[in-house]
Amino acid sequence: MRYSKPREIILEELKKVKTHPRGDELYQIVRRSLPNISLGTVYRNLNLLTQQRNVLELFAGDFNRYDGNTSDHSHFLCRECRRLWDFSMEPQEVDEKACELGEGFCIEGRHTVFHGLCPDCGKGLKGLSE
Amino acid sequence: MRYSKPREIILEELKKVKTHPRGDELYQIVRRSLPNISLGTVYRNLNLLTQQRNVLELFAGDFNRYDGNTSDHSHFLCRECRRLWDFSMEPQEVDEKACELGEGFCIEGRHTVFHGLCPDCGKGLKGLSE
DNA sequence: TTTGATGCAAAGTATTTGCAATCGG
DNA sequence: CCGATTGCAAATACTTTGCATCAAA
Repeated sequence: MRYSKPREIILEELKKVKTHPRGDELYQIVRRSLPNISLGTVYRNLNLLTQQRNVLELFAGDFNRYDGNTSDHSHFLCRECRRLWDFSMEPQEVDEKACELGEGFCIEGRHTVFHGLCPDCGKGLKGLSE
Repeated sequence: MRYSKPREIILEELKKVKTHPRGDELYQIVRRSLPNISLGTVYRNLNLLTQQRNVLELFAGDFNRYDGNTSDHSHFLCRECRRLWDFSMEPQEVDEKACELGEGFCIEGRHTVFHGLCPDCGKGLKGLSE
């Protein structure tokens, strides 16, 4: 992958923001330092960076969102304001039936998605570590 | 909520399919028994049924998908074919670093999204069970 | 020089919405 | 009868893509 200024800035800005922006939102942010950048470039790079595992593609809320923090962590989606929060609580620590009013978060449920390769697509991998 | 034939069929068909269709996919399915139904009706009802917690709105893969099975379970998203599988494994049972080749699923990671009300939107709920 | 990356604009895909007509209670 | 729900079509909203140009190695 060849170096490019737009890509550098895209990654830099994504790592800076604490929200989990969609592609078009990140585009607005990046535009402040790179006014001529195009929306397509942001999306193309976000896809590339996701493949390289330099960013995390999140599926929560209505649209794809991206997270510059690739370390293992959970998220919390508010059904009212649709904000997506970083959430350090481990899945096994939480009784999802409980309203965690003490913490301020009222947890109504959770949804875990594992990802990787399914039996069909993983064929030929047997015995390999990747 | 008033009774409606389209809504009854939408819920019935969603509970029947084992895939986790997007709104437009479910529309194609429902059309077989209700040829004049419109796409907007399907989406409107899916939103309603989600609010009533009669169906589950999943955020995995590229788009919203719906699941007629509201019991607690996980999913597995294949990065290659993008199929979304039902997955009975509990989050705490899985070491996400391991390629579970024995099972046929190569698990590369997982992502948990909690949902409910955030501290801002949950104000006034203190002490209430709902 | 070669080829990956970009900007721009148009196309694509999924979902929502406005409105008059219809149907349930 | 009233108001929720519908079908239809147009509008939205987010994302991808084609292509000529530009720039990294």
